[in-house]
Amino acid sequence: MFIKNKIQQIVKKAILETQRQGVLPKFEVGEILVVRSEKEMFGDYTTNVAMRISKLAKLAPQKVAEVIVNRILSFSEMKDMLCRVEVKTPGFINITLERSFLLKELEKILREKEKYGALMGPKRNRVQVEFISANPTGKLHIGHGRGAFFGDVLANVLKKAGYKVRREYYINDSKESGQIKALGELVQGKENSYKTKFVARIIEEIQNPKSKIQNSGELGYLLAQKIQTYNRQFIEQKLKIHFDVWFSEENLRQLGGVQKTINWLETFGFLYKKDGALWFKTIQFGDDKDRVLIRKNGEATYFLSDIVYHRDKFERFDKIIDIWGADHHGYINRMKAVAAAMGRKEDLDILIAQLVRLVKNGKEFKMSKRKGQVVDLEWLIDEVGLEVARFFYLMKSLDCHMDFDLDRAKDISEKNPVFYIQYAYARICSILKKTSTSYKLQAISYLEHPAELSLIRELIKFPELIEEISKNYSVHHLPAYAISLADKFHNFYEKCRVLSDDKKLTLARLSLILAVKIVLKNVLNILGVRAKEKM
RNA sequence: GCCCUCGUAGCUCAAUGGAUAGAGUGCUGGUCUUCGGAACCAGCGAUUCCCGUUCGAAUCGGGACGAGGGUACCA
Repeated sequence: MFIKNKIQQIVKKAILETQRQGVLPKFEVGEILVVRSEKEMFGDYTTNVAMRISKLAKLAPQKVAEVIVNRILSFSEMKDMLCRVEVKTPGFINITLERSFLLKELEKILREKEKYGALMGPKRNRVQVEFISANPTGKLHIGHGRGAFFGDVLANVLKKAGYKVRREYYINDSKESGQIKALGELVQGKENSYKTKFVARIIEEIQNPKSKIQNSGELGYLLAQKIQTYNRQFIEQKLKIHFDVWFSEENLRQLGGVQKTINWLETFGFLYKKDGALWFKTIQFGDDKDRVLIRKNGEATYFLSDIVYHRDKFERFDKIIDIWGADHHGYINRMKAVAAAMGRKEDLDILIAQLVRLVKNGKEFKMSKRKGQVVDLEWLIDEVGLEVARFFYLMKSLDCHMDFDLDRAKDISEKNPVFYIQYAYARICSILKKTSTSYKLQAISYLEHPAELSLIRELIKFPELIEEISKNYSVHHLPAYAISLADKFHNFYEKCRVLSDDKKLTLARLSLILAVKIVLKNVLNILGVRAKEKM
């Protein structure tokens, strides 16, 4: 159980007891919100419950808080877990953990090592994270970087949180699709969409020897496969992101998935014909309008493919997380409608990554894949390095519209927090190497310096952080945590010398920095940044 | 037009309706007999504007202004 939840229980118990004694009137208490205090002066945890229930209690918030706190002060937990519980205007209850309790948590880190922070996922635990899924019409661009690293780290976090996670990449390579045909026509010289230097080079490859294929779908498919091979290599080797499944739309189509899905929708009466096309009644599941599945000319829409695909996904997973670019946000309702039609609305989460806006010399620079004006993700990686690029993306929340000035690449590579964090790790390793003394758990009772305790307080936030991210997908809190932990360590390092003549204190501090090493490495692993012993 | 995002220090970004709005970078000034100075400390500096809801609003509601995206029988 998390510390947070223990405190929740204590507060709840206090309220219920005061109600039983008639100090507070009876009412439904509801969920008690306990959060980490923003500042150390407000203790470790804080709750606003007194302000929330003040109306029901018919008492001023401050008074309610006092009643609750007085009750808590009489609890046995006060002795072994909490050292201070106080009321602050206008009615906050601030809770400070007992030093011995902090040390117990520290001990836990040293005992559990890399398993520290690992949680037990709920029973229904097969989760799929689908991300990047770039169309095979060209290289990955700067915008794809967001979804790429976010998805990868989210999958790492979910795994840490105890879920069975699968990473999946969906390839829109249907020979019937407009984009694949357009690629084919590009090869035939009838089209100019998707024409980039990169694509032109690949076209040369497939035309030599000259291809006999005439059909634009087939020809486009051939080109798309080449592009996809390149992208996959880039993702695996350069981005170092590994997918469990590379899912081909064309493959699904060939297996007859399309017809099966239509039959299935038909039996539920979700379909109708209008203007020569086949429609899906998505309105009845919350969409703004019904959608076409089969066009007048007999071709399937992209939406139909996606339904087929998602039906397949729902069979394989309990929970699906789709990470899309903001240009697909208009698609959310209809996909949600599909999930609702399957009775699985709650099992589909669609996350939208805002697009990256390119700026050059203060002016916007439009990217267009169709016109071939894109900035490669590969370029950025080459320019600033993989880890720095990863971190740069991961620090930002998915829904922030980010501006990227091409001239910033140099800045990013020089001024970033990655080294700061890695440096903290290297410093720890360097100290540990200087001594052959092995640490002892008992020694940690000598830790009492404010910088030491502050560092421990930071360390023990980790499990709750993992839980939080696995629930609300706020991946950007992880890099922030890494920075904050490194910060607390550097601060400690300045104030407290680890290796000294005081043997007991040396042992205690060695244990402490070992714990920092464990958690830091853990965080860096999840972020996909190397923990290096030397810089 | 309508719909969805978003608007926070000079810049890039944080902040489940909470307390004195945080970081990094930049700038100013300090720390040095380095367990690795790629460090530490201090200072300057911000919620686009106007109403409203609330004990309390960057956050919720309405409006104005601004940015991006979507509005296809494209993907």
